[in-house]
Amino acid sequence: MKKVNSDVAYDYIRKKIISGEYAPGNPLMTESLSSEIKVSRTPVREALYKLKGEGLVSISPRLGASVKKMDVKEFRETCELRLALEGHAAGLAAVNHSQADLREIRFALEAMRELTERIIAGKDETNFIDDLVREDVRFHVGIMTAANNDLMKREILRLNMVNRLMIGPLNIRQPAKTKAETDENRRRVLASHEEIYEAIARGDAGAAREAMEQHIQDIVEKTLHLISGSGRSETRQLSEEELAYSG
Amino acid sequence: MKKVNSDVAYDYIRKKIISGEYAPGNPLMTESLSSEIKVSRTPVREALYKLKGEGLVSISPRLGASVKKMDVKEFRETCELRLALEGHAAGLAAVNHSQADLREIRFALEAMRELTERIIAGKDETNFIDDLVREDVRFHVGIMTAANNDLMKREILRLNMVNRLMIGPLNIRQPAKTKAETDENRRRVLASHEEIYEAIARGDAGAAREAMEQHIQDIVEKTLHLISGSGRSETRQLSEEELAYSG
DNA sequence: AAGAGCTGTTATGTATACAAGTGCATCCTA
DNA sequence: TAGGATGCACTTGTATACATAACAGCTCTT
Repeated sequence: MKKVNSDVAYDYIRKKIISGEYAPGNPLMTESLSSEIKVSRTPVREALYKLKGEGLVSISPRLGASVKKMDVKEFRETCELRLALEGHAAGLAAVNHSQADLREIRFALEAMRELTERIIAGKDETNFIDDLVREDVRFHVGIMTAANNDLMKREILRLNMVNRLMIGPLNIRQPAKTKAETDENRRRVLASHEEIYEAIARGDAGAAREAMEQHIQDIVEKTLHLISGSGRSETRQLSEEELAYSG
Repeated sequence: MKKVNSDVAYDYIRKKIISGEYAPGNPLMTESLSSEIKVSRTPVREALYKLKGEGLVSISPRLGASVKKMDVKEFRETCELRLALEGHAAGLAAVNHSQADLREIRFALEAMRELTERIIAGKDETNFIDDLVREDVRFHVGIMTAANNDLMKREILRLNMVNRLMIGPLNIRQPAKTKAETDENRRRVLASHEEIYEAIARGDAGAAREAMEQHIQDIVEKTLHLISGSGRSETRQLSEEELAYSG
């Protein structure tokens, strides 16, 4: 598979969207992009169509392309999809996992356990938190892999990525929480992961699915709470014109 | 939303793929398509990218586009996805359904019951079978709608469409079955539908999901059996080059 | 005779010119 | 001054020309 210009444009735009440099709603004009990437408009357009297929970009005829902007309804629907798929994947993982898969999941779990303890213990959080997130991802990816369904894995990862478009802009102003609250939260997450792992390890598909669904549900609810907490659910309901008015 | 040439090309190609006129593996050359549709190559290319996003077309750089060809692995993975989503949707439908939703589902079910009885009774199958299929679809669509998640509905419909690419070519040589067998089969399908409906009607999400999962599993197994029965599972494992050799 | 290399053909990838639609600012009118 | 018409600038959509990679058929060599 040789790399052609449309792939270059694709990678370029995709990266900027994911990193947040191009925020949701940001118009993506073929001309400026083409001069920025130094390819012609044709491969840029093709890149935009590919990104549309992934759900990162929306295109409407004659009005051009823009970074996909999610409303709360769509966000919830995406979360529900993710819940369904990741829950099912956990069930499949319980049945289909290889020993190597299980090992990978266990390692991620153990790393998380240790990191969680250290963070709760208290000294120098920041570094460990990045590590914790990484291990969290490793845990979830491990399960998707163990489920032995590439299509499902790709789809879950895609949904996650799309969701980040919604969550990403929120990170800036998370409502402050007490350390006790976040610690309690971390313990809950860890406990969920342990429950999921146990179910998978003993091959109990039903329990694995239920535990995973509960886990995702927790995460989603926390996020939805964040959204309404930051007063965003209402703001997002505003139409284009209304938003323009306030600016 | 005005209709532009790339939409024309999109509709044209999509229709031909779904109808089977362009069979899986069929190369889709921009030049011939453009002269056929009477638009230039540019909108044709864009149409192909859109179709790729839907999973109906595969494109590889410099080698061009072709109608998506599924191997057994991918088919099974798609079915698993569909199982997960449609099962979950049934669960949601049990919780979220409106009275109108329920009515629609019940009507489809009742129509199917009557048609099944008539078909089993015996006179002039053909017409009724088309009707039966239509009501079957109506039943499933009704549940997706009742789940109140547009994204999920669209995704399930898309998966179904993609699956047809695999199943479609098979229809030609279905191994003959005795009428007793097909009748028994129809009764099973109807019983499944009734079970699903009852669970949804009484708001039992768990039961609705399980019944739906079982139902889809039945369908999938039947189809997979058909595939191996027609000696296709082995053929499809062959690589491009091997296939080219035999031709 | 088999295989490597060459060459012409064909289809794709890309750039660019042109057409056409959209939105905005300006200007005119009541 | 408010409302609407008009024209302009800009962007997208489309056609097309050109560059380049893949492929097929041929020849030449071993």
